[in-house]
Amino acid sequence: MDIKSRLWIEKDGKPFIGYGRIKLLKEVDKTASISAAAKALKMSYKKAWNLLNDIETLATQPVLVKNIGGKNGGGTQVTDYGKSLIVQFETLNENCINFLENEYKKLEL
Amino acid sequence: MDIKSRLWIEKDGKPFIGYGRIKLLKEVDKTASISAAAKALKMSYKKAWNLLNDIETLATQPVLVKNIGGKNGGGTQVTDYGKSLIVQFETLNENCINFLENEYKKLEL
DNA sequence: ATTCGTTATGTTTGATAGGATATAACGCTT
DNA sequence: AAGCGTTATATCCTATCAAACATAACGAAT
Repeated sequence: MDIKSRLWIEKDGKPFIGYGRIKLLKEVDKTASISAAAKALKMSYKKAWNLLNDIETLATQPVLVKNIGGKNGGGTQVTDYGKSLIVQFETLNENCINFLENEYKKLEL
Repeated sequence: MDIKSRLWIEKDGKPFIGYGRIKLLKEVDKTASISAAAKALKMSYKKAWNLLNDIETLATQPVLVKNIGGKNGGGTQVTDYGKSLIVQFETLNENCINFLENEYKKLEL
């Protein structure tokens, strides 16, 4: 028996960032490529693109810098703002898990 | 922009109780009927029955007392243990929401 | 000019969860 | 004995979401 949680942040009732999207954003930051990130996470390029596009359209600041064509076909960089989203969400998530783990001990199930 | 969360408790990697199941359990307690609860929550009887069945098979103590036939065709009562699951989960959930609401204020998104 | 790997986007196919439907057993009420 | 509304369960159908496939634009390198 263990406790699980998922948290996310919405904007206008639509999901902005959550567990999956941050994981993807992290992988893009690591690989500097949407297609490589998608492959690493075993999701289709299209799905990855859609998720990232959703983030970008809801964000008030640029999250990604994309290049089409050129050396190695192009690539994608995560902006400082995008990186701050990653860090903030991850610490929030960890804090939540710790909180719940502690609360969970008090229960009798 | 607001923060959302979903939490649930697993047993053997399978979902035991969570937001939807507790909501259903509450409605069964209120109506003393699986079919009435399903109708109130606009879900099919089958889905409701399956969810409740999942809870029961994972629980170590009885959660429901069911009667087939008889006055009004039968009905279902939630045991004291079942009620304790409801109360414990709901307070846990509320505590989590409060915690997150507070943490959320600290973020810059 | 051609090739290459990327971003970008539309269309078609497929899987699967849920809804709808059907049927039976049960026991109180009439 | 018949009827009613419940629990219980199997089967079929469908709506939705994701995967798969296809195609184009782009720009550096060769």
